[in-house]
Amino acid sequence: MAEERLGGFEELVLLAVAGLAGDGYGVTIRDHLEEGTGNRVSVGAVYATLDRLQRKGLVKSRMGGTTAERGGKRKRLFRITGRGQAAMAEARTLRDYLWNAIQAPARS
Amino acid sequence: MAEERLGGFEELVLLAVAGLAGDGYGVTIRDHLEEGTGNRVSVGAVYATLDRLQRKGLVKSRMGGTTAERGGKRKRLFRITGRGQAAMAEARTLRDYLWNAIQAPARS
DNA sequence: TTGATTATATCTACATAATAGAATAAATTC
DNA sequence: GAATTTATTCTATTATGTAGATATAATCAA
Repeated sequence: MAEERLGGFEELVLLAVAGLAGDGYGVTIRDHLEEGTGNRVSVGAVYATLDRLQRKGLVKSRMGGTTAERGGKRKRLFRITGRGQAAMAEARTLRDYLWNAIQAPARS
Repeated sequence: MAEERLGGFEELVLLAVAGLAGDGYGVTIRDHLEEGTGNRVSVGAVYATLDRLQRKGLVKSRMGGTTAERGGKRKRLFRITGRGQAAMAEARTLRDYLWNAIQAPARS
C-alpha cells in the first residue's frame, strides 16, 4: 500500500468520478462537487485535476459518442481505475483512524 | 458554513491535533500521522501546516512549561478551536456525501 | 452550406499548499 | 560551560488548486 499521495481536491474529484459510475465528465463532475460543497467549483479546476489523476493512473477517460442531443463538443467520460479505488479506500481508512482517535481517546 | 478551504494535509493535521486533545506538539503530531498513514511524515511539513492552520484560526498554540524531563527546547502545544472543529466536521460531511453517492447511486 | 447557438474541453497564468532537510534555539546534565 | 537532548524555525523547491479566457466540435435554422 502507501502509494500515491493524494491531494485534497484530487480526492474529492476521484470520489465524484466514482459516484458517477463511469458516465461522469467535466460538467457533471463539477456539478456533483458543487452539490456536495455548496460552493462554486470552476470547471477548469476540475479538468486540471482530472488530468493529474489520469497521469497517476487513478482514472481513465474515453471520448463519448456523438449523442443526438442538442449540440456541443463530444464528452470526455471518466471512470475510476482499480488503483483509483485503492487510493480512495486508503484515504478513507486513514481518516477513519484519525477520527476514531478523537472519539475514543486511548487511556494511558 | 462554507468557510475556509481546507487542504488535504491540513485536514489530517487538524484531526491529529484534535485527537491529541490539547497536548499535541510537533513531534507527537508527526508520530500520530505516521502511525495512521504508515508513511514517513517530515516534521517540517507538520509545522508549516500548523502555522497555516493557526493563521486561519483553526488551531491555537501555547508554550508548554519547562518539564523536568530530559532536556530540550520547550514544546509548543496545539489545541483545536471551535472554528477548527466546524471545519473538520464540514470536511467530513462533504466526504460522507460523496461516498454515499457511490454506495447508493440515485436511480433515474 | 453557412452562420448562430450550444455544450464541452483545453489553455494560461497565478496563488496556495506540501515537502524535506538544514539550521537554530533552549533546556538538562556532567 | 561544554556536551547532549529535544524541539522549533527557516529555506528552497515542487506539487496542487483555482478562475477565467479561449478554442473546438457538435446541432439547428435559414
